[in-house]
Amino acid sequence: METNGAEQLKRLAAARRRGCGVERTLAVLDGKWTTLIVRELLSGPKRFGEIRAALDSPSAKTITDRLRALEHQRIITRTVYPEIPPRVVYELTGDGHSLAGILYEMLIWGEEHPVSEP
Amino acid sequence: METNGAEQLKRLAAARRRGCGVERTLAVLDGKWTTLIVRELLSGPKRFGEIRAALDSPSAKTITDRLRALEHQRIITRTVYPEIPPRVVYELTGDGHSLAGILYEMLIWGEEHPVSEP
DNA sequence: TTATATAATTTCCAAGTGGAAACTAATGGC
DNA sequence: GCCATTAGTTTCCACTTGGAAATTATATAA
Repeated sequence: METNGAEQLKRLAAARRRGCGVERTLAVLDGKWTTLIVRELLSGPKRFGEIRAALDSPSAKTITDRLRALEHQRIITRTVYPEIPPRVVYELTGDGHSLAGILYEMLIWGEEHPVSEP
Repeated sequence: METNGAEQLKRLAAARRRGCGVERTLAVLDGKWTTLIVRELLSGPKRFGEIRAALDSPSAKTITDRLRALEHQRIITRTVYPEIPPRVVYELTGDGHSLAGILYEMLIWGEEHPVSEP
């Protein structure tokens, strides 16, 4: 796969004239917590409570909303184990795992550009 | 640069335990139009009106807000040419250009995963 | 004299988003 | 009988975001 700078810029310019994959991706990674949920699941399947705890505990409603949206877009699967109390496990699909490259680039950029407001 | 899948996942898992570069990047690419403004500027400096027209014309206030935020974070520079009528040109900084890798991964993912809701 | 062009800024408002708190369901343990 | 547990759902509310419209500034053109 060709990934040198000049080639990237050429393809990004071409995409601007079409529908644009960037916009499609932004539509999937939409909402305040969505990208971070994907990041959590990259290290393996997780239960509802584990995801919530890892993210500094946003409200249950927020997590549920985001998980539902990701499920509808086939980024994650949801498995309910009919036990008491209930156990629900979320796991990335193949499409979901393929977001790793984006997350990885975000990680690198963020680490190389720490906050520096004057 | 090591970018195979296993190595990426290992580093993403490690980052989860620190502050996290992903969150830092998300803070920069925040807001509905921010990422698309960066995409526009990757192909070269642009005037205010050009950016607005390229983005299906969101309100002037919205564009101004986003451009100001990007300027404060040193992702873009703003150059005013004291002419009548005024001309203002926005251009990516080095830090701004270095976001190209993220945008490129987003482009590829978006093109390889078209919408497929049932 | 008045319209035009460009890049804003300001005010006001509608819609969207996320959070808090209360409630549910079902079973096992005390 | 009552409580704890897990993963929600529901209702309501506050805050944020973005958009519309009016306004500004100023030299040039008609």
